[in-house]
Amino acid sequence: MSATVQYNLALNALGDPTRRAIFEKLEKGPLSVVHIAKGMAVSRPAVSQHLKVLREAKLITMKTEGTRSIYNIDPEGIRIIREYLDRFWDEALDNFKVLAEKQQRNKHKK
Amino acid sequence: MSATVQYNLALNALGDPTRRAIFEKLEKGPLSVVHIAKGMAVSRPAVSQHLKVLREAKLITMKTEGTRSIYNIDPEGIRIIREYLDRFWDEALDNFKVLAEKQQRNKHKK
DNA sequence: ACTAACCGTAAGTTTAAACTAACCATTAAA
DNA sequence: TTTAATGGTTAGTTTAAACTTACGGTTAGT
Repeated sequence: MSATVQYNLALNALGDPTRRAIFEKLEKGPLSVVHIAKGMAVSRPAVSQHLKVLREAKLITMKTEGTRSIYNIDPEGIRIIREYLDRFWDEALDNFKVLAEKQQRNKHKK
Repeated sequence: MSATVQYNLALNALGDPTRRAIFEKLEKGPLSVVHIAKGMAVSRPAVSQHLKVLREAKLITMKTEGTRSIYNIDPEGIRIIREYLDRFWDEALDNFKVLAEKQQRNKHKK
């Protein structure tokens, strides 16, 4: 699996609102599948499918306890997205500065 | 527009591979629409539609120069996603530590 | 051994959104 | 004042993926 695939998986995974809802449910700590599915708009199998996508993107981890599957936030996926965004951060800040300077010059003209 | 909508727009925008390709084309600096569309797999109108989504998500800015529309990376959208990810960062690192400690204990048992 | 709880997967359907084609508006150049 | 270049939007189609239903496999308890 090449390095560029990593952030594609992660950003694709968090691009879906249902998957974000699942991800956010794990914000306070680990949960089983039934726990995650409880109160959600979609069925439990749908949740399972989303969990798989999130897991492949390294945004969550899974461990089994008896018959339960316990899911948890994985820092790796978060790190991957952060790293991707950092690629654009310098350029974006630079753009912002140039724009700010232009606006300054326009103020002086008035 | 409520605050929670912000990161939904941004993550949804970067969730699409074609939009990421556009976003990445702007990494090196501002470009016009024809420039962005050149060499891409989809038509120019498709690019225009994607640019609109990226703009509404504050991931890019737009200015006009004559008949050209010049697009550029916007730091605000990046900041919004970073802020969202930070919500999970502490929890995720905590999980990671607990797991690492467990693995340490298992090593000692051997 | 039987039953119940938990969860993953496969098959098939539904739906949201990505896409193209066509059109129109604006600006610059000839 | 044509002509060309640029790009936004609309309508309609296509397609990818989200979803449900049904099923089977595993583990814990009785």
